[in-house]
Parts: sequence; structure tokens; C-alpha cells
Amino acid sequence: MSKITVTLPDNSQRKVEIGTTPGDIALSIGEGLFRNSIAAKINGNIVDLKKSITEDSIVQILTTRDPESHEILLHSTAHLLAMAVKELYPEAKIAIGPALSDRFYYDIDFPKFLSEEDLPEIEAKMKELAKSNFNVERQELTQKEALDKFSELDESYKMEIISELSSDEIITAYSQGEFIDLCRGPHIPSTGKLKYFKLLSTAGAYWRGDESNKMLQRIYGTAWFDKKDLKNFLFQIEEAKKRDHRKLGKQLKLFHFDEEVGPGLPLWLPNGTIIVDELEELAKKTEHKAGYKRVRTPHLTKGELYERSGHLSHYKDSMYPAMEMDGFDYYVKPMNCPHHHKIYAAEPRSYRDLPLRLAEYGTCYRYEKSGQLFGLMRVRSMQMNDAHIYCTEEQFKDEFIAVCNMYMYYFEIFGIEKYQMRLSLHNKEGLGKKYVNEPELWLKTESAVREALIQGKFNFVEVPGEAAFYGPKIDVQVWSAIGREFTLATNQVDFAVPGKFDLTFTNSKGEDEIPLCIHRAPLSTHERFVGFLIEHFGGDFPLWLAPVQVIIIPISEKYFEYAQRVYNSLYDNEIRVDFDRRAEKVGAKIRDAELMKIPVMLIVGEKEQNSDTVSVRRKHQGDLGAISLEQLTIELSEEISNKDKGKRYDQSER
RNA sequence: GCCAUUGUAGCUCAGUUGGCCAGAGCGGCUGAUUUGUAAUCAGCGGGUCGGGGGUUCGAAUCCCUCCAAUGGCUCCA
Repeated sequence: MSKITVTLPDNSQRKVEIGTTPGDIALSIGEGLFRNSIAAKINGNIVDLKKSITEDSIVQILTTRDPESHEILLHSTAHLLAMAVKELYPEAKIAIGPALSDRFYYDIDFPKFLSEEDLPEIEAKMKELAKSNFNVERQELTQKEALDKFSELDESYKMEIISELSSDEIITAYSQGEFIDLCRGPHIPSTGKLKYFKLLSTAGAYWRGDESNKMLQRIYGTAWFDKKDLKNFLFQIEEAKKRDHRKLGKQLKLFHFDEEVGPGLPLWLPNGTIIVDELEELAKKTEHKAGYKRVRTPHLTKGELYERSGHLSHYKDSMYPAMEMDGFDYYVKPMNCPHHHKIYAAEPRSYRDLPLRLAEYGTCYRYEKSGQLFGLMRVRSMQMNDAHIYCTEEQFKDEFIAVCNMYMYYFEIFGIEKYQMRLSLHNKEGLGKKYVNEPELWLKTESAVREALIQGKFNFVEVPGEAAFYGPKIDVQVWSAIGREFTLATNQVDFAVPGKFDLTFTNSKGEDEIPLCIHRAPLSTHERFVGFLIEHFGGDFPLWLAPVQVIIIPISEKYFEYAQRVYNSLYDNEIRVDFDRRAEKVGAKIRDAELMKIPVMLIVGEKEQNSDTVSVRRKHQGDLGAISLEQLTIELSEEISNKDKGKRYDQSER
């Protein structure tokens, strides 16, 4: 009998029979290890525990502790879901069911429409099937065999997938009990390992993500090895709900949607407006230091301008329809760039004028499809932190890096610790359709952007086929304090539209050249950025952003006069201060101030009046004792001007 | 736009095998209380039950339709 050598992660070696499986090895090391084994890595490839080892190999057993195992668990739970569904609804046809980062889903073509109420029944069936502890078996099939098999089962979606694979490829399927699914694997060895899972929601999803295909029904779920992990995951979902910007926006009176105004058209309330104004102030100062010039442009514009820019042909469906006046079509502007191009063109430019950086907080209107609207995150009227930088090819890289560094500056201020840039590139198929037909310019610009990102040492990934029609772009994803991902800033390079607008500058040799244009919006739109900040801070804004920074709480009416003096003094020092004059007890006033997440409460009574002090109570810190008004003003003003982030708290308040 | 769910007072929510004038808490207003670190007491207002249409002796409740919001899909200059 021939033997092979397997090398384990601790570099120990074992002689084993040919055909031994990682499962056998795990068992030989120890029963405990075997029980926790999920899959294995043979020479770096993830495989089933039951895979035969046929040559000398490096073998690593993956247990419930290895991150790779979680994906396998999720994927196997998706199979269990499909199996349960087939048992309950034999006519259902299954499509695809992959793992996400901590969830999974399965797309299924159902004979009836599913609602959330159907989930408990399916989940119960899953539990029952898991307990039966079916062995999960891998099968290798030729394309013909696979087609026969799934045609017998009438699984048309699976057949569609199989027929698109190459005919000489070995196709694998996994079975558990009566159920079989086309799948690359690997999988957990038996369904008994699936214990802690929960179905979360239902949704519609197009087959293959294509709008023109049939809509299938998607079921989302999650699965974990440990009961605690499952509980924790569900707890985090609850926590995220508490920080939902729509909920907090209402509670803290930041913004309001009114049906009579229209969907996706937010009204900024006074409290929310303060936050927006602070952001705008920050941007103006930052851009001023970076050499930007501010401009203002109208909301209405003739259609000609958008025909020339190409926006009308690319985005007509998501623009508000034209208003006809004096024989011309007028549109409300969906973006600011054409106007800025016109400002560039308003006077002759020399290379000495470049880079020219034009900035505007312009309000734009886009007809987002009704189903896309989502609180402040996706709206139809939006104010953008917009600017366009016109520069020469030589200046491009420095300008681009400077823009990205501005992102970093903002991230620091807002305490954003994790980000990733997505370099969105064109693809060949889209040339002349989705993208302007300039294959060489595309490649040249893309590599310039890539070099800039590398030189600036920014964290980025590349995604083909997601560029803007006029050039490559960077989308910046950031993660909020509770780890949810948002796409905020965007930064696009435009090598096409300046030419269409005949934008030129005179170079040092006296010749005309077309400038490059960088579109950039580091703070995204006001709406989206504030929405993000609400979740990020859980409504507990740092002092400089807090709509009400200080509230004065007199012990009783007797001290109103002194309280008013304190109020006036803070007000005169440009601190946003309120005065609670209600005939309530102190406890009630404090409670209401806490619920409104006001960072600083000043309690004034007899003691304070007699000593010209105020008693400070800060949110999350409680009673901090008495301090002179003068000293307090200095400290608060300093904290505000430094834009201190304040403490961030993982747990939201009651 | 597509699939599903939801829509009752300013807010959070009860009320559905169809049946007296549609309820609560908070908020609001009025009055009393003059209070020391997360809810003082009492009284009074407040609702086209998302809009429209239908079934019925009778509709918040059943049906149709439109609108809006929510979970996703698709899209995002």
C-alpha cells in the first residue's frame, strides 16, 4: 500500500495512506478537533473534509475558528434553506444562493408570493432538516450528466447556468438527503453542524441582476457557529436601528419630509440647518486654504447646454422634464459641471491661470426612481459640495493627490477610521455606448489616476466597468462608527467634456490646449453626509456640530434673572445656547435635554448665583461640579474651534 | 421602475371573525406647584382612521385603485 506525506501547519509530518481525507487526519489528531472541523486547505485550496488526498501535500484543518469557515457555514445554510423550501413548496425552482460577508441569501422562483410571515415556517423546516443530520455528499458530473440530472428535477435556472459552463469542465453538485444543488463547494460535512441561524427578510431580486429578467424572490438569512455570535449579530442590527438617521432626524428635529412638498425633497429644520451650515463653513475654509475660488450658478438652464455636455443623452430619464419658455427648453440643473465649464470659458485662459479651482455649494435636482429614495441618503433635491479643477496634464497628478488628501483631512475631523477608494474603470464593451469612444485617452487617464493613488499611498481597489461616461472615477467608501459602509465622496476625471465645450488655455509656446477637469465632492451631498453623520455619531454630535450646544436649567423661577445673564454671556460669545424656562422640576428638564442629546447642561440655583458660577453636567459624563462662567466660556470656545470629536459611544442611549 | 410589507392624533402605538359617539402614553394649551442632576399634579383641547371608489343595513376592519414610507432588486452624471 503506497503512502504519502502530509505536512501540517506546525510543520509536523505524517505518513498516511493515499486517499486519506482531511477528516481522517483531524480525527487522528483528536476527537475535539474533528468535532470542530468544517473544511480543510490542501496546498492552499479550500476543500471538503471528505476530499481524498492523493499526493504529498500541505494540509490545514479549518475549524469553526477560521474565518474561511464562516463563509462555508453561510453557504451551507443557504443550501439548507433551499432544501427546506423544496420540501415545503416542491414546485419552487431554485436559482442562486451565495454567502455574503455575514449573511446569505437564496433566490427562488416561487409559485406563490412570499412574505415575512412565511419565514418562521421555513425556518422551522430548516431546523428539522438540520437535526436529521444528513451527510453532505459531493458529486462530480460531466456537463451532460448535470444537464440530465437538473432537467429531471425541472430546475431550469440551474440548467441555464450549467449550459454556460465549458463542456469539458467537471461540474460539481452537493446532495444532502433527497436534495441536490449545483455548487462549487466546499461545504460542511453534515447538516447537523448547522445550529445557529435565522432568516431575516424577503425581497424581490431579478434573475442574474438584470432588470429585463424575471423577478425572483430572495430570502436573506444569517448563520453562526456560536449562539453568542448569532445573538450579537442580531443585537447589532437592533443597535443600527436606534441610530437610523430617519428616526434620529425626527427625534432631534433635524429634517422633515412632507407629502405635499414631494418625495425625496427634504425640508431642513432649524436644527438640521445648523449642521449643514457648519459643514458648509468647514468646506469653504478648507477650500479657501487649498486655493479654490467660489462661484454661483443658476438652477435653471437651457437644454442646449446639456445636449452639448452629453448629459441629456445619458441621463434624460433621471432629469426633471423640460419647461418650455420663449421657444426654449429649460431644465432644472442635475449637476453643476456645465455651468462651471461656462465660467471657465467666460474669459481666455493662460497656462499661468491653471490650475483653476471653481467651487460651489450648488443645489441639483435629479428624478431618482421612486424605489431608490431612502431618507436623506437618496433624495431628489441635493446640495453638493462640488468643485471642478481645470488643470494641465502635468499638474493633474498633484491636483488629484491634493483632492484625496482633502478627504483624509475630513476623515480625521469626523473620526472616520476606515475608508477604501474604488477606482472605477471603463470596459471595452461600453466604448461608444456607456462611455465616450476614446480608447487611448481612457487608458492614459486611468493609468494617471492609478499612479496618483499609488504615489499618495491611498487604500484603493479597482473596479472595471463602473466609470462615469466621461472618464474614470474614484468613489470613496467609509465605515461608520458601528461598522456600516457608506459611499460618500466621489472624484471624477473628465477628459472628454472640456473638449466638447471648446475649453482651452494658451500654453507657454502660445498654442491652444484642452485642460483636464477633475470633478470632486469630498463631502458628498449635504443630505447624504448629514445622514451619515447622524448614524456615525448616533445623534451625539461633537460640540461644534451640535444644534444646541448648551442648555441652561435654572432650579426654579427665582434664578431666572441670573440664568438670563449666563444665557446672554454665552450667546454673545457665539455659543448656541437655550434656556429652559418651563415650570418643570430639574430632573424633568435634564431628562428632556438628555433626550435631545444636548452636550452641555448648566444647572443654576442659589449656590451658583451667589458665586457667579454654573454647575456643569455633560452628556455621558454626568455632574462635573461648579465652574466660573468665564472659565467655562473659554473651555467651550476652545473645544468648538478645535472641532474636538468628543467621545463616541458604542451603545446608543435610551 | 420591479417584488414584498406598512400607513389610526404632532410623536410612539392599541383597536381587524365588519356593529354603541375611534382609544392610550408622551408632546401641546390652561392652572396649581418653585423644585438640586433622566419624567410634579390636575383640567382642557387634538383624528377626512393616507386619498378616491366599491361591497354591506353598517367599514379603521373586506375588495379595487392611486399616493407615500419601509426591506430588497435594478440604477446612481
